[in-house]
Amino acid sequence: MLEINRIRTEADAVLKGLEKRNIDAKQTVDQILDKDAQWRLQKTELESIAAELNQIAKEVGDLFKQGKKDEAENAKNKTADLKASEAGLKLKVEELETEIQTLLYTLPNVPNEQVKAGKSELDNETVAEAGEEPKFTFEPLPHWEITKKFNLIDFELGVKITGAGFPVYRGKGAKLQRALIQFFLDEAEKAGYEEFIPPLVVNEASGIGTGQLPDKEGQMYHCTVDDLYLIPTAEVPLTNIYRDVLLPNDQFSIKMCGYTPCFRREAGSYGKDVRGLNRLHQFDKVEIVRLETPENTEKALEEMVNHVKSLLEKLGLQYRILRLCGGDTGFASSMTYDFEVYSAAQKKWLEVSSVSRFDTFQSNRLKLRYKTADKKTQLAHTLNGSALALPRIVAALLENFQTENGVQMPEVLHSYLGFSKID
RNA sequence: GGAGAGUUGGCAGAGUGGUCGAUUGCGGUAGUCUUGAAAACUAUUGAACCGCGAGGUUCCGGGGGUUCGAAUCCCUCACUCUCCGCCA
Repeated sequence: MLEINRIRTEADAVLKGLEKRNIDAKQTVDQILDKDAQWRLQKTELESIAAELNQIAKEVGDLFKQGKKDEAENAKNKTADLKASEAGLKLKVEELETEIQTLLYTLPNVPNEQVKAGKSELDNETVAEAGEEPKFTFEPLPHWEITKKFNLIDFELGVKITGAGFPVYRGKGAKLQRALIQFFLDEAEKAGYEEFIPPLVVNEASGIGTGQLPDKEGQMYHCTVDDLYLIPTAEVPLTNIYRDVLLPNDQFSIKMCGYTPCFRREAGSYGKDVRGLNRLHQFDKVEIVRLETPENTEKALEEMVNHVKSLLEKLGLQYRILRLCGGDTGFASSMTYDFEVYSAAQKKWLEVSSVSRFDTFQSNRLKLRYKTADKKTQLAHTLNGSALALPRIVAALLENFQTENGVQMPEVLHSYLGFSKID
């Protein structure tokens, strides 16, 4: 959620920024400003009435103590009218507050100045590209055939047990999952991230904190009996560790990582790129999350990008990095880098990581603040990224490193796997 | 699932109708002392909002009520803990 103060003081800049998302927010912003002006007016009036009532209450107390009963009764009578208008004003003020908040919820984050305007993924900028496209002397198989051939993942069995999008990993397929998770966690730890194993279900307040609720309810599985949600990413529990926290300024940077399964309903995306591992309802991911002071956010983002880069390089995968254009940048993000690996058999790029800075957009909702050196309270910045999401990495590994009689595993994984080749 | 206790500032923990945004301790900050540090001592130290400011308002788990006045009384909801039962 954008800070109301930002809209008050730099409405034009906000509007201009949102234009890069192809959004004309003029009407919304004007409404917010209008309601905010009313709110301040009514609020001031309400407060002065409250002050008056407090004053009278004090007088009555004093009068009673002095035994002046009649005067006290007189003073009491004065409150009736004031209380009536107080109640009316209170209603109005509360109404305005919810209206303003509802409007604020509809505004996405303002893109960073480096972000280019654009409508869709077609306008994203490729900022880096590395690795080589694998060459084959035979027709490479798509990963869903490789997993079947070597009995690595059983999609049909998942359908039986649960439903589509819940694969069953087995044998070397299961070991590969475990090896990748362990490898990613070890790398994150080396980079200074503290590991967490958070709960996989969260309450409503946490969902609101990171912005999944109230809008994007359709994305999460909801356990209605207990009113809890299955996490769509470790970002939710990890970032919420710091919900309602006021940090001293010497605790930065805060770097957290965690492996969790992620659950996504993917409502409305049926039929699109759902083959094999491309889109699942449950998948594994190692996430990195950072809390930063505003001065350090840019550097932190760069470090995270380099971290993800190094993972892909160690795995030997061809990849490219995109800076998303305004229209393709997520609602809460002010700048996002997507990492894609090339799938040799599907002949397309697969997104394997998304690294974003949110500035104060999340912390505003989370009430995640810190004390500056001169003891002012300020909202902290949050960032997060996948490092990495497993399914498409597995897909790319299987497809790109396949040989005529098996799949060669990258060397960094050998010690984790206990084998070097799937055959 | 049954019974009971609790929720107060960064933390611990007092407060049962007005002088309470709240005693006290710890922690934090500044100072005195010290070659330096520790200890001791002294002072200071919650947050949000409105206002140029003076100042004002709100907040003692959430919501509602009683009252001139609520941390304190009443209703309601949520959560936490303890004991018993069941289970890993």
